[in-house]
Amino acid sequence: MSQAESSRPYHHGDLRRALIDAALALVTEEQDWAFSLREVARRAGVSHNAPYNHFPEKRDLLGAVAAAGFNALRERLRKAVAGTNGPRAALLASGKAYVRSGLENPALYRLMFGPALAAANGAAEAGKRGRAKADSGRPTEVRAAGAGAKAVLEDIILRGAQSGAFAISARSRTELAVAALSVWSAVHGLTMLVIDDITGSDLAIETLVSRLLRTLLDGLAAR
Amino acid sequence: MSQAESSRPYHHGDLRRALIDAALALVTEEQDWAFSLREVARRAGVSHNAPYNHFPEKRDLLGAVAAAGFNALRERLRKAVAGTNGPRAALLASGKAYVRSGLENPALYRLMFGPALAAANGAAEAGKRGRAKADSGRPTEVRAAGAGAKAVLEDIILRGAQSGAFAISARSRTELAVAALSVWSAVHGLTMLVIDDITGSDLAIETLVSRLLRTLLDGLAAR
DNA sequence: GCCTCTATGTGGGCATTGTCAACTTAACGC
DNA sequence: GCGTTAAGTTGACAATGCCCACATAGAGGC
Repeated sequence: MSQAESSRPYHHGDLRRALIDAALALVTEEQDWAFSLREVARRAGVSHNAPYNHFPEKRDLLGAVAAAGFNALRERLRKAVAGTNGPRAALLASGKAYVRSGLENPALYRLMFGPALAAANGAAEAGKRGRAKADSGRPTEVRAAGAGAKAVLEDIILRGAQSGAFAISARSRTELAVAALSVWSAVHGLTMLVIDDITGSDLAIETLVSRLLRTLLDGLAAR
Repeated sequence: MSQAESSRPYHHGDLRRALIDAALALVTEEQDWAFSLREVARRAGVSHNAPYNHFPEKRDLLGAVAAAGFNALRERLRKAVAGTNGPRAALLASGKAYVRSGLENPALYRLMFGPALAAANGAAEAGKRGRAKADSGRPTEVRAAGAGAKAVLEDIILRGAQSGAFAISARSRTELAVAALSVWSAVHGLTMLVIDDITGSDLAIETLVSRLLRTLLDGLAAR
């Protein structure tokens, strides 16, 4: 918006951001990230090669979009948790917000977790040097953003363990990690299946998350 | 192998199968399905356009590969279940087999669930006529194969409900469906997270599945 | 005020891709 | 035999990702 004179300046001002926005818009519209980098450049009103000044490869642009997606998710989870009291309610609220978030923009959600970001490192090249098991080729930017979102969930688990709502030792890192991972897996998996539309269920998604999480919570308490 | 004379016949014999095999091999080797259709044709020893006699689009070839993947998964689940007694043990065994299966060929697993198959229907075109919610554009072949694999799990749930091992009414379709979906979501989600290597846990995958499923089972029993 | 440096954007080019069209080959029914 | 037709072939086209050499402009030393 700013400085958008008809005499567009040679230098864009904040092309990097503009490219990320354009790419996000494309992902959202087309529900796919198969669009061309050139198309993104067109949208941003620059030449087909300008993006290469900011992103070495198309994958890096997608990575930036994914990271933005994780940050947005984190904020939504935070807001959902804010209005609740008690870890159990917090978990249910965040679970619903999580799934809803994924359903609102399936392609973005898939991109965040997808392999499109890891392709170069994780695939053919990995053959030569034995697949790196530690980082699996996902850009650190994305990993960090993902961890940020995950942290919201881990915090709930921790509080639940401390308050005794969940039958987990708050001092066992492993127990906490396994519990958080379990919950995340369940919600993540449900989101994916619903996105793929292969649940075979016509119940409202909110109902499904609730039931799933409640079962899981009961299991945690039953320990 | 059969009939592979030096005088290669004009007609391949079973090109369709050969193409699927080649594509599957490529997915496995490169851990990605970004390879070109032409590359597949080269592997099968035919011209770059021969595949179009069997698959209208690249997506259709990938669909066939995905369907094959689901069928293989179903067989593995069946075998895993066969050696167990009791629904609880069956569920744990199949869960482990499921995750192991996914980890053995992450790219194939992702392809099976991925959006690569739905792209044309589910994306831009959906804008015109209001997204079809019923089939979401996944080829019926893939959907059917997926349902076959899912059926193994549903069968376990049903038996568990009937035997009273799970506190579910065996006569409530909804209850059964929700339970099956819950278990599937959990295992599917865990598989995905492990594939993406973003679990943040260094526990053995078998341990993680066991813990996750046990928690879920306890939750089902606690009803 | 000038001059150079460097980040940023432009245009052209190349190998490769997915898909279309027109032609060729061989197998099978009659 | 002979035509119909499925299955494979070559050739073409626009588009893509990424490379190169060049153009532009703002910043900083002097």
